[in-house]
Parts: sequence; C-alpha cells; structure tokens
Amino acid sequence: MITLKDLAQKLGVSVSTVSKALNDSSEISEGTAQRIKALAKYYNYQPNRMALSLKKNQTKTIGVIIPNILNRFFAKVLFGIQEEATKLGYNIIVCLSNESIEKEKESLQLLSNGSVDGFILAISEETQLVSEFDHFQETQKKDIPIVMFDRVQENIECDKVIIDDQEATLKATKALIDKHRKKIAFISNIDNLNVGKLRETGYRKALQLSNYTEAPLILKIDGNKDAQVQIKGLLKDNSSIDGIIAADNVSGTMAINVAIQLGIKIPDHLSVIGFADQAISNLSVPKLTSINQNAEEIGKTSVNLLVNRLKNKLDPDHFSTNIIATQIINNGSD
Amino acid sequence: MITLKDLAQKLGVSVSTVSKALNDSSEISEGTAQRIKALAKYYNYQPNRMALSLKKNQTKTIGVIIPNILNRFFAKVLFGIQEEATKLGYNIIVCLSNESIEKEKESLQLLSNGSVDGFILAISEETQLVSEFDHFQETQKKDIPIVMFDRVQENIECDKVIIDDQEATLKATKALIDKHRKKIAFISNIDNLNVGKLRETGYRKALQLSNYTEAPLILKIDGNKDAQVQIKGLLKDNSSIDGIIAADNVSGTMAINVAIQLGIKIPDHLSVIGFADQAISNLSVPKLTSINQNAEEIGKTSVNLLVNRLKNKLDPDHFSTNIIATQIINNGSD
DNA sequence: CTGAAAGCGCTAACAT
DNA sequence: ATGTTAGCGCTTTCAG
Repeated sequence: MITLKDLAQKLGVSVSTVSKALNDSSEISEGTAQRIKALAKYYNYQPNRMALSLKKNQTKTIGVIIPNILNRFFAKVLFGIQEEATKLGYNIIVCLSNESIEKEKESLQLLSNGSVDGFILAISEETQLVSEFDHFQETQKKDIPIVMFDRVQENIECDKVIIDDQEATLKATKALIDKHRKKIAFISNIDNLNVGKLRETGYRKALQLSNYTEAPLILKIDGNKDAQVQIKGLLKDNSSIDGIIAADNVSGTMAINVAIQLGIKIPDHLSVIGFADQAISNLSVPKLTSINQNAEEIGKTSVNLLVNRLKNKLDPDHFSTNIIATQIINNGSD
Repeated sequence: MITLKDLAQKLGVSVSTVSKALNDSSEISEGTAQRIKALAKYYNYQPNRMALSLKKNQTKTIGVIIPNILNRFFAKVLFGIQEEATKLGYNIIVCLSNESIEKEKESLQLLSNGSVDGFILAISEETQLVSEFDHFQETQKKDIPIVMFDRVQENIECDKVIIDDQEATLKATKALIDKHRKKIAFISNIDNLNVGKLRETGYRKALQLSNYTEAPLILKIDGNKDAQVQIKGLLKDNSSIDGIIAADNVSGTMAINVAIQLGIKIPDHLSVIGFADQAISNLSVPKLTSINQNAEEIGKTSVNLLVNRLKNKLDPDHFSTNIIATQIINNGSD
C-alpha cells in the first residue's frame, strides 16, 4: 500500500501538505494540489483505514448481529443493511449469534474494542427466553449505540425497527374471516419469540373482533420433531379446518403441501396465509399468499437510524421505534 | 475505552511496562505483572483493535464477498466461515456482490485499503458471464491473498475450495438409472454458471456411460418467467419423464410440487434428486432427495486455507484446489 | 526489571 | 502556501 509519506517523498513536499491537498484544504496552492492529486491517482492511493480510524476515533464500520442467517427474513434484512451502509460509506462486520446468548455476548464484547461505531442486531432466541439483557446495556454504557430490529425488547432504551406483527396477523386473519372461513388454525414454530407471541395475539384478536364462533386452534410446532408430521396431524384431527395462518417462514408452504397430499383442495377447501417471502411462497402449488415484511426496508431504516444517531442528529434522550408497513401479497392460496 | 496509558497512570508505571506485562513478557517482575493484570481485568481492558492493526500491519479481519445471501448454499457457507474465523480470532467483513461485477470490484477495492488481511469469495454471475477477472489479480498484486469457493475460475492462481459438481451429478443421475428410470430430465436455473455447466456435464456423462437409450432432455429455466410454468410445460410435453435431476437449490422441490399437481406420483412414477439443502427439501411431500454440498465445511476449509496462507504456512508458489465430498441424502423422492 | 523513544499512517494545531 | 510537531493506542528496540 502506498502511503502519504511515499507520495510526499516522491514530490519533495511534506506529509501534511499532501494530506491537506488530498483533503481539499484551501491552504494549499492550486498548482501543488494538482500535482499531488495527479500522483495520488496515478498510484491509486487510498488512505489507510486503520490509521484513519485510530486518528478520528471512529471506524465507519457497523457491527451486525444476526440470529440465523438461514432465515430468509434475516438474510434479506442483512441485504438491506449492506446496501444502505455501503451507500453511506460504512462497512459492516457480520456476526451470527446462532440464537445463542453466549455468542451474542461474545460478539458484542469482541467488537466493542474499537472495531465498530455501533450495532444493528436482532435479539437471539435464547436471550429472549432467559430474559437477560445486561450485555446490551453494558455496550450502551460504553457509548456504542445499538439499533434493534424485529426481535426487540420493550424495556431496553434504544432505537428500534419493527413491523406491526400483531396488526399484520390480525389483518390476515380477518381476510380469511371475510372469505367466510369458519375454522381458522394458527401454526407457529416461533411461539417462544416475542414476534411469535404478537402474531398469535393478532390472530386471537381477529377472532374476537368478528362474529366468529369457533375457539382458537393453535399448533405450536416442536422443532425437534418432523414439522410435516405435526401439521398433518392437525389437519387429520380437525377435518373442518378451512383456514390457516402461518406465523413463520416455512409453515405456510409446508401446510399447503401437506394438505394437498391429504387431498384437500387449495384454496377451495382451505385458505392459507403465511409470513413467507416470495421465494418460499413459490414452493407450493398454488403459491402461498403471504405477508410481505419488507425486510430490506427494515435493514435500510436501521442503518439510517444508527448513522443519524452516530452523527448526533438524534435527540440523545429520546429513542424512536419505527414501524415498517406490511402488505398481503395475494399468490393464490387464500 | 480504557487504554494502556490510563492503566499506566493509575499504577504509576510506564506504558511500555504495562504493555509488556499484559503480553506476558519475561522482562517484567512477577509482582508488577500481577498488579497490572489485576487492574486490567478490573477495568475490563481490551487493546484497541485499530491501534493494533496499524502497528502490526495486520487486521485479523477477512473480507468475504458473497454473490447472493438469499441463496441458502451461500448463507450456509457464510455460517461456516464465520464459525471458523471466530475460532481463529478473525473478524469477517461481509460484502454482497449481488451477482454484479461492479459491486464485486468495488468491494475488493474498498477493503484493500488495509481493512482486511485477505479475501474469501465466490465469483459473481456477471463476472463469469463477461469473463473479466483483472480485479482479482490486482488485489493479489497488492499481496492480499484470495480464496475462492464454489464459483471458481480455472485460470486464476489462488487457493480454491469446491465440490466435485460433475461427479456428484453423475452419481445422482446414475442412481436414477440404476432404479431403471428410462427418461431422465435435467433442470437448471444456473446454466450460465460454471458449476451449472459442470453439473450438466455430469448428467450427460452418466447417460453416456450407461446403456441408457434416450437423448438428454434439458430444461434451462428462464429466470424472468415463472419457473413453475416452465417445469409444468416440460412435464406436460414429455409425459414419459420418470426421472429429474435438478441442478439448483429450488427446482427439485418445485418439480415435485408441480408434478403432484399434475397427478404424477412421487416417487412411483417420477424420481427427483436435487441440490437443495435440508430446509428446502422439507418443502415438498415427499421430501426431496438431495445432494448435500457440505456448505459449512466449504466455509471452514476456506478460512483455514486463507489463514494458513496469511501465516506463510503454505508454499507461496503453489496454490491448492480442495474438493469437498458430497453425499446423496435419501429423503423419499427418488 | 523498568522506562524512554520511535514509529505504524494519518490529521490538525501551530509555526514559518 | 508550506512545514513542523504532536498525538491517536499500541509494540518494540534500546538505555538505564
């Protein structure tokens, strides 16, 4: 790598002159500036990021902690984060907590050594389960801001980006009720997460608010067992089910495929709406009608919040919770 | 953040003494070392990463360039990379090329300013299409090593990690032939990638090597149109198809679902084998029999190669190509 | 055994 | 308009 010193030597000027010239300082004469810039360009000079960070005490890097990169929702959020961060001149360092509180703590610790200016993260499943959030507050105490998305925690003071999970599920459930569905089941493999609970509440509320007569029917999928078998059990045990709301990424698609195998016609006999993204929705015939969570936008909004926070553009005593709108995308299964 | 200087002041010793003590130098007396370490622990001292990088001219950070994070294969590789990198004390900075050569170049450029010690990447689709690889060589010229995985390029000299795509597809095709399948189609939405071509070759070779009478039957899915429709067309036009080899992540699952809709029994009338990962394989009934690419292992191997290269443990004049073994996982569709 | 000093690459206050 | 100097936090050589 070529350095300022190298350039200075070659031109017979001082390092600070070169630095100023490249930073468009008005102190430097037109001619010198030209010569310096030309040579810098010729040698493809790039300021050393580490030196810059050390000097300015800011890394222009965002730490991103993702619970599970195999979840398409998170993958899409990451995509949005990366896009927006690059646009604003930030790099991202990605850590995968793999739903473990230990890894989450570790990542936070590790990157709090001057590696990043701030964090964007979704809380791991285990962390929500054991309700232990000290590590976030410790990070904040070090003056490293955190933006939480999707999996957020009520009583932690930080900027947040979420969708209105309850409202979205309520709307989806209502849509089925409006289609005169009489027995609507709710399927979830994320009932231990806050978002899972919110979605369940949305489902329950929709039933209450309508003149719907049946009791709620909820299948909580056990991740340790075959999900297809569990869904098949539900459909066999309750042959009058004519509607399904799926709270997670894959259950909706799976439900359609299992139902078809049982000879149930979709959407004639059974309507299904899920939280899947388009690619997963395509993996059934008919395709799954789904709730679009606008994951990319969640990512982009998170970056903007964090960067504004870092630039002190936000009120230091007030944190905001941004709610990203969702839409139902009609793909034929409802 | 607490610094060496802070610790030194509090203890009334010099910065260098503190530094040496914390680095277990034999120059420092037992007693002093104890005191220093105790205080460092008390204040939870962590050496500033940027200062360390600047000083040592190594960042302990790996740049990772992924073409498409929504592809589960890449997501899994990333997971493996992250795991192994963390284990070895490296951070990863992730860039998503989004299959674009421009973004790929940009990322390479951007991170070559002392942000990373080396790269792990899979070549973007566009890059393979236009066959332009100068940017990789430029990076290497700057003494920044590259490890390529999955999407590699024959004539670029660097360490590589791949699976034997041709062999794997050949074996899968043979498996269907051994089951007395008479008309086996090959479906791919990645025929523009090298790996796609290799898989096609594997399919063709398997047919040639057996006493299989039919001509190859190949469907190249047009990404701009509905994939389900294209697969349905294939099955309708060739009602005697009794076997399918799917070259990409989703076509196999999709083929099963489309076939079922057409009243075709799986695997009685039609056997399907694909390159999907387990979660996608679960999205059909029966589940898709698939070729396990061991994505995580690819990631881990890549990290190990790169780190060994960085530590000069590898012969500088010789680059290796590592082939990760694949397995067919029988899920019921073959 | 401990400390002073130089230097990694850069910026910026302060001379000249 | 240009140069000198100090310093970001750290390691390491060299003196003491």
